[in-house]
Amino acid sequence: MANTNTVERIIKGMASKGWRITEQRKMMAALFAETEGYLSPKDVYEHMRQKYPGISFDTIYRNLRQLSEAGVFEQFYFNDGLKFRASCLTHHHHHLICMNCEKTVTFDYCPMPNLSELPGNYEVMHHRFEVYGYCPECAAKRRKETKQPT
Amino acid sequence: MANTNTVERIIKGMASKGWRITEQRKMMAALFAETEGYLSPKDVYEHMRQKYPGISFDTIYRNLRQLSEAGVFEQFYFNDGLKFRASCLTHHHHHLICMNCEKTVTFDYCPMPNLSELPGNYEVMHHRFEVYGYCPECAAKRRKETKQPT
DNA sequence: TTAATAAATAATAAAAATTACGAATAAAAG
DNA sequence: CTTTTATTCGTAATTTTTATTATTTATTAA
Repeated sequence: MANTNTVERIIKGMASKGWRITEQRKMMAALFAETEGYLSPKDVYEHMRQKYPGISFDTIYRNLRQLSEAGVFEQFYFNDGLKFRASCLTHHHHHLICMNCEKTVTFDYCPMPNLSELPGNYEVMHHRFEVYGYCPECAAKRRKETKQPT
Repeated sequence: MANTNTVERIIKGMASKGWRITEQRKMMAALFAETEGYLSPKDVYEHMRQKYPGISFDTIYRNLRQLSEAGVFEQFYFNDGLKFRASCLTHHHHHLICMNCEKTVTFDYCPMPNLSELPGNYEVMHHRFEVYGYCPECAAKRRKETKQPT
């Protein structure tokens, strides 16, 4: 499912910041473009290492950080740590995430318009709304496991 | 502002799981009870070390993890890493968090009742809704800084 | 097309965060 | 008080992240 548009979007995002388009960055863009879910720094490292056996952690972390700061990638923290995914810039939406396999679907409902008055007079910058549950496959698996315990 | 009720609530939470109430756990409960904001594992370690100079990381991490799993503490990830706070179990609510000082105020609005139909037929378990911004103090500080750049 | 340049990477090393484990300790139950 | 065993200590190993310097390479322009 290599999504050429996404690759190009990521690379354009990098170029628009005046960044150099290196082979490593191209490969990273392609990896995230073809990945539905989330990738940890280690996942990225393991993948990149196939083509660039001596790739440095520095390269991985620097690019993940810079691309996140630039809004091209999004950072999430799961229970097992930091992960990244290509951010969908098409339109604002939120995520419904499987707690087992991390498979994610998006939905358009955003609670912010309904938030008329917040306490504390904060200068609101952004928000985070995520719903967690089990996808049909993992929910079925879970039911089986609890019915037949070892 | 040591909140005795909160200390007791945390300790009861531990006892109800059949856990032993050790001196270290009592001190940890007291620390979280008197802390408004968030504590990193290191914060906890530094504090506990004052009374128990030889305290082990194992003790810190194990208790933080177990207390979070039991719902007594809540886990959050900020940009500077994993942090914990005593979870407010009084009633369901969400948080408005200062991106600079982490000062947090709560509000009661919950978007879930309005979420009529979600895609993917997930078995919804829980959700997370947080609003990020700057508290009045930090917002003012930021405006000053941007007006007079070095 | 090639040379100049500055950014990005490799190849470490160091630092920080987290987890692991046997021996010692102490909370809880009888 | 004694026993039982969960918990902690003391230490080390592992994992994750950041830092540093020499080298490489993408880009610009001559």
